[in-house]
Amino acid sequence: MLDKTFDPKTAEPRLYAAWEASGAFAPTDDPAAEPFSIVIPPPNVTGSLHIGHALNNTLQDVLIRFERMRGKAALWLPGTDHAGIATQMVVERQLAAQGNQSRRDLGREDFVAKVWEWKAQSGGTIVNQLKRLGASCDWSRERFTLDEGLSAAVRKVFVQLYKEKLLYRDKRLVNWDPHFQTAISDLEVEQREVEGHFWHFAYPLEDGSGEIVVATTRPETMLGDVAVAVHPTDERYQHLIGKCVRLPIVNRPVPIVADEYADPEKGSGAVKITPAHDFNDFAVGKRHNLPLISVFDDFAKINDNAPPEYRGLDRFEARKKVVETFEALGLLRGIEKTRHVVPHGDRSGVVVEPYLTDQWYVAADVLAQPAIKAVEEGATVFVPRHWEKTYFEWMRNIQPWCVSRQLWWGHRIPAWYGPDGKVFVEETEDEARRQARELYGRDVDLRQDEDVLDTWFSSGLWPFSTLGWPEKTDDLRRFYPTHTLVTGFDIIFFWVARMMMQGIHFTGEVPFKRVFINALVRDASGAKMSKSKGNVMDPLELVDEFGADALRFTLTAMSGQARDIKLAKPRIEGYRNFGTKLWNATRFCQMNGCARAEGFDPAAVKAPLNRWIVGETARTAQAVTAALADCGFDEAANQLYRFIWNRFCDWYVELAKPLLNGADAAAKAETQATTAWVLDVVLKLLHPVMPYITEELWAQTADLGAPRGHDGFLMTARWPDLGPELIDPAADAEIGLIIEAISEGRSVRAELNVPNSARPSLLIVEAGEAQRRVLDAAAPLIAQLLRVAEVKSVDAAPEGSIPYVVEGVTLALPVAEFIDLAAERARLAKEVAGLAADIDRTAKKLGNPDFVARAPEEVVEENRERLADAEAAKAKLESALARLTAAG
RNA sequence: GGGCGGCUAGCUCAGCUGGUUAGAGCACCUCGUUUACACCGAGGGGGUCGGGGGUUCGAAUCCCUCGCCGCCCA
Repeated sequence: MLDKTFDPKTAEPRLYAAWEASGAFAPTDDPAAEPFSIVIPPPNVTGSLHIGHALNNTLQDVLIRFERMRGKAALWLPGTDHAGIATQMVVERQLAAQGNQSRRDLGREDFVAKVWEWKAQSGGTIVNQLKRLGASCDWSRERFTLDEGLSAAVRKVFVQLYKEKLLYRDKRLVNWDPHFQTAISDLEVEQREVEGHFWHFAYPLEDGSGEIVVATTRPETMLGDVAVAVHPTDERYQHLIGKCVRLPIVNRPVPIVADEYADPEKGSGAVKITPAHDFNDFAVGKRHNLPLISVFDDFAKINDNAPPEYRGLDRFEARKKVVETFEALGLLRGIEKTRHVVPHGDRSGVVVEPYLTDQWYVAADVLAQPAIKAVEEGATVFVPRHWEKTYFEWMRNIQPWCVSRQLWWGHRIPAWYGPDGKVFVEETEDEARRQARELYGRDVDLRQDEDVLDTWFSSGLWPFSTLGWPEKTDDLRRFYPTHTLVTGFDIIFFWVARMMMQGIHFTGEVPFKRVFINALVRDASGAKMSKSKGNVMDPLELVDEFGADALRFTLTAMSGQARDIKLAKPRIEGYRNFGTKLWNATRFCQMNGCARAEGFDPAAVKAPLNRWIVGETARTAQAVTAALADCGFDEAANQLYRFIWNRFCDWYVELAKPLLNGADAAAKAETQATTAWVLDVVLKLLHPVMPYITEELWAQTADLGAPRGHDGFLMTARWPDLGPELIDPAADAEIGLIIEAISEGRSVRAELNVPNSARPSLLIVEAGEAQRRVLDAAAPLIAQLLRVAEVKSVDAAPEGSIPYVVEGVTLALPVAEFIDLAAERARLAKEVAGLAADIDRTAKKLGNPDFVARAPEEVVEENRERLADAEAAKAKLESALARLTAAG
């Protein structure tokens, strides 16, 4: 006998361990099985599971379990990425907290060794958390972006791109993070609106004939100014173009140039030009052949290109000093408050500087073309479709991708420099040496590039590097392209786009056929969860409180496409209750001998009730299958909820009770067998979403009746394939009538306050032959569920009985002695009014010649029937109301 | 400034290609210890589907427009 409730705390770890030990997470070896593969979006190795991971991985697990049960060779390949900046930050912080040296003191080799040490200790955190969710990843294939194999892939890709001239070294402005002293990509820059100032500076003309005023939000950059630009058509400045101003403080003559970049509407119309510290100015500088004067060092402190008294100052101190000096010189023409957008590093949070450095770039615009085409042509499909727009938008405006980072943790760039700076890009140092020897005619000292690659450079290879590429492995042949990628829209640019570019370029095929974009999880009030707001929900705490299944079901049911998920505890609790409901339904079945029958054929059952539930089960199976095949996760979950609770538990089980306790041995046996069959189907259908409780019920009902013909886990059982022939419209109609008769009857009783203990008869006043037969046959069911003494036909409703109409049948409850006549009159009047409104609406429709002429015949017919039914019902109730009024 | 998404019951959301009396869960009210389940059962109240136009015999659903709210890009 089952316990009263399911205990996730003990069952979950036990079941997970058993699944894993059985090897069920690995794809089947069956060569005939169609492959279905998913690669996990690798979480940061520093990470711990947040609710977004929980959603994303639940959906992947639902898919992979579903396809596995459908007989596919289902592979869910897990792993983590090395998360360059994030990981380096964690370890540096740890070193500092322990009072240890900084990474620079420690030296590169020792520091990297420390990071590996850290990874060995803490890197498995998120992986273990995924297991608690029930993720059925094939852990034997787990990968890490810095694994040897994946690193070899990175080197190969780098070298090949270089040789194809799609990767090159260039000196240009990058987004420089002075906190980490590294370049970061455009995508890692957050534009934040902040309070700031416009400082208006006067630059004296060199010939002493006057001054020109420029405004800036970054005064310190004036130390690197090389020009002042005015609009070529700006009347005010025509005579000054070609002249020079003498830059205050620096005392450098700089030219006044004409460039359309200067906006005559803004400020004075003149703008200072600092090509080494501003992206727009850089372009202006190029057009006018201006020099680049960088005045910062890697820490954004003032360097030796500035006057001595500024050197070594932090950029913000320098700003202050520049402003003070201008004021002292009498050249400060005004200060204006302003709100403006300032770039910040998304990891460091400090203001990012445009900074002139040598970096490696990928010609993303070239790689993007086939990646755009693949989505245009449908080789890869986004679900929901509209995310394609986001993808196209970015891909069509793509900029060169800066892939080098001034970090130590990551894939070191496979480029070596000779004594003269000549670069050798090769997969190994040996090969670089060989090339160098050939060139120089002797062995020379080679110095490897200090930098590492952007983490996304390696995670962009994830779908194929994890399968063994560049080796031509069996896995690669079998599982690439992968089938579905499940990820959040926030990394369409970061990751999806790069996998598309690199995947197509290096394998000739798209990395995945379908990209399912999941929603973003927010707190109950719709705010993005963040540690600083203190509104984060820890998925593991939720698992502790409600069980993994409840959390999974909640996330699945709420994963409605393209929207935010506002997660609230009551919802999770509700779905925990849903699990308990199923558990108790199974318990009921167990107590009532609902055992699987040998050779049970759902198509052959006789009792209408059983035929009905078989049909409902088939309908549900079809709907759930179709939904899951289409990434309609919420639809699948809601179908299951409705079927299990509102159909199976509320009606089937209740209606089955009389049969199960009845004298008709054949009907009883059939009902027991049917119930057991339905339960088995339900467990399978629900398993992808609620794997633990279903697996446990599967095990606990294993020896209930005939063997299943599959003695393994539920997770490896065959997915139900139930055809439409199992649906019997006649049974639907019969059971529908019975359910309506009971529901409406209950409504009447409740509204009229008929005591629960009362056992009136249910009178069939008016009904068709078939309907009368149905109600007669169902008399025991109705008697029990409606709490009536009997069901019998009468010629006319007796005085004081309460009539109600369902499906054209007039029924009545003779409960005169219990009721308050006023209450009944009110009830009847309300019913009549409702019907009158319906009649009105429908009659109006049918009275419209356009409607009758243009609407499809079946819609017109439907309305005619509705009108007739409503009119008949109304007439019956009206006469009852009249009698009642006369009586009272 | 451009793009996207949302606005349906007190709350969270369904409602797909136009025809339902506009649904569910939670919350609320009434009743209930009927041997699966109080993490339950039965019943009930509650919505002019953001505003305004339009297309149509018919619009929560399609089109236009406006208004908020949110996100992304500049």
